[in-house]
Amino acid sequence: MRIGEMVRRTGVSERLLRYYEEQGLLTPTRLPSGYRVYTDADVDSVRRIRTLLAAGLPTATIAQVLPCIRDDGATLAPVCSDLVAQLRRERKRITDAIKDLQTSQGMLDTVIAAGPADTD
DNA sequence: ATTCTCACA
DNA sequence: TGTGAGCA
Repeated sequence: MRIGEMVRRTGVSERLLRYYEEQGLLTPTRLPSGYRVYTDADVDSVRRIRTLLAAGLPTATIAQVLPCIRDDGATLAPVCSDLVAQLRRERKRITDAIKDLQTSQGMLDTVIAAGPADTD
């Protein structure tokens, strides 16, 4: 499929799709016309890219991890052995981020509890 | 009608 | 990351 269908199927803009390619996250082939050609697997990749990006992983890391995730779920392929250590660091980063967010949440709770009307 | 590259109030 | 220009 070309970029137009990718936009419809992933909800991601053309701009971002091309940006992901620049970052090495997607490697669509080209038609003689220069048009990008994406595969069904690319649609799944975009979903993973978005999730990993939302988790705060740098595009460089995502580019390394993507080809190591198999269709069924989150199985690591052999070529990923050297990435385990890096993945552990990212995991810790997320753990620390959650801790900081909870601290912020606590501060907000204090302010909210001190005010008049309140919700959630 | 679509996609491409490049550039920037 | 959006937007628009100028092509193919």
